[in-house]
Amino acid sequence: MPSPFILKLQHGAHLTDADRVRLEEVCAHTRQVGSRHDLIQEGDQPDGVHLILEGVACRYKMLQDGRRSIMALLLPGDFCDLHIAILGEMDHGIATISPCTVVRIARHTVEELTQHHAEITRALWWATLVDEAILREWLVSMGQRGADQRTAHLFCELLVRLQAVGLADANSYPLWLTQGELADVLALSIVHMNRTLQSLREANLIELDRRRLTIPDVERLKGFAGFTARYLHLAKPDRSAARGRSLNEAGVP
Amino acid sequence: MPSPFILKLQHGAHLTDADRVRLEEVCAHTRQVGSRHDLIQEGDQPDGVHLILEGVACRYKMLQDGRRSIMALLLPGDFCDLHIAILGEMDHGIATISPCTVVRIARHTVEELTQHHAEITRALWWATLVDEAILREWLVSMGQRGADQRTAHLFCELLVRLQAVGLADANSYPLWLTQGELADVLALSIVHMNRTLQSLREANLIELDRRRLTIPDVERLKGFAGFTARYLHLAKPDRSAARGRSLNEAGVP
DNA sequence: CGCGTCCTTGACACCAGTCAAGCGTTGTGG
DNA sequence: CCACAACGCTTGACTGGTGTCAAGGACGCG
Repeated sequence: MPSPFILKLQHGAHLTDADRVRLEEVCAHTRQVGSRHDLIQEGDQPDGVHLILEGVACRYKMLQDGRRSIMALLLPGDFCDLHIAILGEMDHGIATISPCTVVRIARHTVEELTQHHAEITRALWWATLVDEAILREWLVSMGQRGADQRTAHLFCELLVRLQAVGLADANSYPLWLTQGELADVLALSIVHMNRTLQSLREANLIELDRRRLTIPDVERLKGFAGFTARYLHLAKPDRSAARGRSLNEAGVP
Repeated sequence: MPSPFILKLQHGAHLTDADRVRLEEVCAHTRQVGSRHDLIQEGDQPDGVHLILEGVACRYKMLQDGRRSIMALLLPGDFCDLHIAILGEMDHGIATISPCTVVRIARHTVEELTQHHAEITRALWWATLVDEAILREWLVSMGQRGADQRTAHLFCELLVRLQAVGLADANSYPLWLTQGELADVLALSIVHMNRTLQSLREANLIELDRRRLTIPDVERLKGFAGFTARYLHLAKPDRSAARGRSLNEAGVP
């Protein structure tokens, strides 16, 4: 069974067998991290890139008053800090939620990948751009949808993203977040998060039992949430126009 | 006086004189667009890249019920769609707010830039990553700050971003948005946007007169908003570790 | 057993949305 | 030149979604 990392990147680029082999090599030396540990803290200037292979992590910022805002959920196959070599220092932290398997890829390895593997470079670009698209959709969600729709929307997104890496079946997946963490993601109070989940359960839109989320009727939940998967850009781009490009061209914005 | 575009990129990379000349060339053929016009619509697959040279534009999504969510404000020097060649099609639209001067840069020109100008490539990477950082901060703002703090935070951000391209003085700048547009940015109703502006005025945190925003005490407004400019990454990264890199390496994540 | 963590419930307060109405300025056509 | 419409701004009254405070229950773990 291929790594979720490769499964994910294949949604954004047409990897060759050689690309896949190279990526498997890169992910050879893994590391286990327990749940609720910082991988990177705000202000750090890490050298190299972290990649989640198993488990769930999050990007977060702490506010003056001690509240925590979670701005992204990192699933298997997601990069933590692909940008840091350019920006200089982290403007947010990254912490595990569940126990995680993590790879650290040295900077020179990333450079080698992007120099010699055009399609991998394209895939990395694609991954950051999808992260940005998710951020935009979360922003819309936060501003325009009420607590129940926002929650439903997140559950739809997680279903699709986990399916893309082979970690969800047709209508259910493991949900590692506590209600407190969900509240930090969705910017709700814990109390209201609890009530919102109850109301979704009562409406028979979701079932949530021992850390597993089941969606009895996926289309109904999507309809309720106003969810469309377009922003996840999981359909492979048409590459007919890209035939015969040189290496570097494929990595261009 | 140098173009705001070059002023902006210099915050993220060390451009040479040759880089600057090349960028000026690229921006030679401008186009005027009136206020409140679409530059790109959701679903478009534009070839090439749009760049704002003068004026203000925005990224937006329309919702089913007709509401509009503005997810980004594009100021002079900002790119509209640096990503589109990778993602395939736009998941949001871009519209002008004020009258704008816009450049369209052909795809092959971008490719030429990134192939032969390492520092420009780095600057383009930097620009997209800062866009992403702004998005994260807006997400925090949307979730955690009330209407008045959120508004104040936006005004602080605009001050710093406009100063970075030479378009704001020490404590004031032209604010082209109507209250209705501000409401779409901040996810408030028009009525509440109006009341929020009044309360900021009454607290003497801002003055707003004929499309010009003046901030009597910048530090006080920043304090009120919980604003720190760190996420804008305007300090140039330390490049001592990057000496002697080959062309492509500088463009690597 | 006792403690911590997570989940749950009720009462109450408040921020922000909605509805409705009116004002001022600008621009346009008769 | 005036009438009128369009647009942006402003105000008041009411509603409702969400936060806060407080308390308690269920479960796991040392």
